[in-house]
Amino acid sequence: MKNQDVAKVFNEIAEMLEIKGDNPFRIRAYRRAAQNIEGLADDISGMKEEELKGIPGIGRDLADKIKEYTTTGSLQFLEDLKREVPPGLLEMLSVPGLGPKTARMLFDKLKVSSIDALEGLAKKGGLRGLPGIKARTEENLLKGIELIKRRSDRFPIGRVLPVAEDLLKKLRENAPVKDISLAGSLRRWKDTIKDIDIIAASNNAAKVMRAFTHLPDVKEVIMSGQTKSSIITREGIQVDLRVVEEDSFGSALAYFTGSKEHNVRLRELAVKKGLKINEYGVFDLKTGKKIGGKKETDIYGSLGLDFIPPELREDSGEINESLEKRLPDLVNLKDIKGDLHVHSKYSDGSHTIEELIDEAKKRGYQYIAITDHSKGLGIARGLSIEQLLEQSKQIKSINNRLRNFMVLSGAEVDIRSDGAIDYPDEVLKKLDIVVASIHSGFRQPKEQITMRLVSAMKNPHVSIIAHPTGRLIGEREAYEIDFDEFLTVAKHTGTAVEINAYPLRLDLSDIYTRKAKGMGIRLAVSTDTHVMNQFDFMRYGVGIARRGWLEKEDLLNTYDYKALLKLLRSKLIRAGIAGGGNDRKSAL
DNA sequence: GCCGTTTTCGGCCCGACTGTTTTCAGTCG
Repeated sequence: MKNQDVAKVFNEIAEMLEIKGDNPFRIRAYRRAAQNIEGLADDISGMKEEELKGIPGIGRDLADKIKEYTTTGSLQFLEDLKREVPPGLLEMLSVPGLGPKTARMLFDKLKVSSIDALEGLAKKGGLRGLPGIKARTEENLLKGIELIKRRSDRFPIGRVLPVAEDLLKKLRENAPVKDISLAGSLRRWKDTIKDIDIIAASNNAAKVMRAFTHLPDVKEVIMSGQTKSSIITREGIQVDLRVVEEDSFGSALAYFTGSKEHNVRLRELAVKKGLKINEYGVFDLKTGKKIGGKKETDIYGSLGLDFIPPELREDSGEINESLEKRLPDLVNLKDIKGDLHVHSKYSDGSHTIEELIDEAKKRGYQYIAITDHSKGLGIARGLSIEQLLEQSKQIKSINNRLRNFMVLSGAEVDIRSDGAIDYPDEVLKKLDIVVASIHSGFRQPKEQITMRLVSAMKNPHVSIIAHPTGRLIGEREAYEIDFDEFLTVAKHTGTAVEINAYPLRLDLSDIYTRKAKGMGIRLAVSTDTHVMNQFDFMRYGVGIARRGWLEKEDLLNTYDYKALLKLLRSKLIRAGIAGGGNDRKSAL
């Protein structure tokens, strides 16, 4: 039983209660609990009553429901609700523009309880005449149904951000905007994105709206108002644009960046201080006088808070930390000094080592690690021991010629299905860095996969575990691992854990990244580059690192070369294999 | 259903857009 399963059940309950017209605050309580459970790195099914009640938004009642569901696998309350609210009604809520009230009404009056039935009736004009429904509403419902048939739920950030940046550029060029910014989950660097939110400052909103809805990228205009419009791009991604006056830009940016839960907490805090926050600014409740809003810092400042970076705005403790002036100093892209997971032509990469070095230098890096696949990965042209040693030799001679740049000789070694490592220790010890990862047997039981990772980490030569859960967002589920054990062993053996920056991986995820940091584990953000432009993926990995509350010191690849080598050697020293000297081949 | 240096009961964030309503409810973020 996973946390996500429990969260899903609570969200389902919330929707059913909504259809029933239950107390909105009760509904909000279920949603809030679901969200907090989903953001939890610890397995909820093993928790005691008291621990459960320690989770924000979970009191006695919900703690009991969690216990019931995780121990018995079902929940009486949910089953009871299901008898009252047919499951098809929940499905209907996914139609844009169709909410709980209408769904309920359609069911009560016409016994409609599925999207297909709804579509059939709407096409025949069978809905008009119901309260509040005429031909136009029918048309919009049909449009909404079309939309969900075509649109996938969430997109990986790597697909969305380039589209969004392109739109931003076009708006800057073609619309009278004084300031413009991405907002929403994109600005918070979530790993998947539902839609693109853009906020602009202008004193001619109408003109901005017109420019926006007439961009060549627009496939369809969903909604077009005076200050707010929504379109669908040719890629099938929804984009919402909101325009405000310049002196409201900061508050609008904060409001549109979210998360929703973060905003709710801010506004609650504001009310307690006799203030009101909306997208136009901060206002004194009594006098109605505007206190600020031009800058985002106005919002936080007026509440006595330190500025909270967008990546932390998930209502997961950041507001309290900000009140206590304890927010982390988050790592930045410019802090990254090198990439520790790069493939060359030797295996399945597209470029020579020299080409990779040139590109890395352009990015201001001080080093890269060449980590080609090991021989077990035949499909990726994995290197034999002889080839690896040959490559190592080449790297050494390159390093002799280089100034102010170092190449680490490394490998991405396969962790075999029995936990064995693909190269013998005599070979591994000749490398500067060893990245180990799983590429097969994804369906093995949790215990076995965990055992493989543990056994790899216990090898003193293994520096980093790469893409630890193997997930491919939207394509392949993460294989199951026992995170507590995995992270505990990483901590005790001094093994670093990778945040793989490839946009479909982003693995570790933000939630476990934060947990790893809390345990004092060192991490690395690496791109796993195979083709040159994939070096660009670093920013996605840094986004995850920031969402995981990481500071510069938490990441291996923010250290300069000498300090990095020292950190890499420390595991060997701890294992009694290396002394304090330079045992590794290309160490200076 | 949760939560409390204003409260263990009575609060619980705020506004735009749409389509239908002639003053607003529903939906969305």
